[in-house]
Amino acid sequence: MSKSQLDEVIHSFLVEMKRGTMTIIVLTQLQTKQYGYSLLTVLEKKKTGIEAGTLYPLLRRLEKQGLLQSEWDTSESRPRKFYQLSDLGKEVLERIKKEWDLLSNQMDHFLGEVL
Amino acid sequence: MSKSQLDEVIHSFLVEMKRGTMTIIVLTQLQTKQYGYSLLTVLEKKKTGIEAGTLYPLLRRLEKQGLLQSEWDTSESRPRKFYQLSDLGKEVLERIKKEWDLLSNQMDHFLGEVL
DNA sequence: TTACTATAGTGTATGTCGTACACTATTGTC
DNA sequence: GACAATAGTGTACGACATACACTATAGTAA
Repeated sequence: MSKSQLDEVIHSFLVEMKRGTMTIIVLTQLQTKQYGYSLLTVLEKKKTGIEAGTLYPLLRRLEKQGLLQSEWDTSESRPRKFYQLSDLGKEVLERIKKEWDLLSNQMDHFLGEVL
Repeated sequence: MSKSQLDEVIHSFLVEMKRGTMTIIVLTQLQTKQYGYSLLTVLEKKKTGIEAGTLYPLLRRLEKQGLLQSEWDTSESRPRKFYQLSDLGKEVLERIKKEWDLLSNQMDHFLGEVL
């Protein structure tokens, strides 16, 4: 089979894996207050592969779900929207950490069977 | 905030996390030949939470993608559809194992920052 | 013999979220 | 003045797990 078919399947797999993990990553980074563009550069440096077109809608979605709260800072020359975990967001992050550990152990169990 | 709101968010998160991980699990289990209903009971015992309505379409989708191959066994009283990894499937599983390790390490890094 | 469960599978609409753009605005730098 | 960097909004699309409906029949118990 072709190399590109393999790469295509792997790429699709990675896209699907990001569903869920993107939320985890963003929640961990917003335990302390941070604005969108700053978070974007941090996540780019950490090689998450996230783009602006993905991050900003995700921030808004998480805020809509009540996990984040935001406030505008217009004191600088450029207005910036700062985000931070809400109380619900903090609880969700605690639970997600536990769920991730369970899932990760399960995946390690299954992948331990790979010949 | 309500307990059920927290549970709802966690549930949604787990659903998203299954995208991707379900494929991994099924591929690991079909390194050796197995039929659908048997695989279903194995995965139920291993607490993956997968249902028949999810597994059978996934098996067909993976076969369509060329990762699995199947053959009918009609020698028993009941016809059974056996599945097994294709050559592409084996390569994909090797690559996915590596990608999972990278992703898992990255998640552990981020979750290590949880206060 | 009948009724029910277990065994085995097919088909499909829906909701969710990352992707991939288009778009806007303006500050800062050369 | 032109361009890049800084900062953000809006939205259509594709992929996949979910959640059913549906089919068929062998095996078991009464």
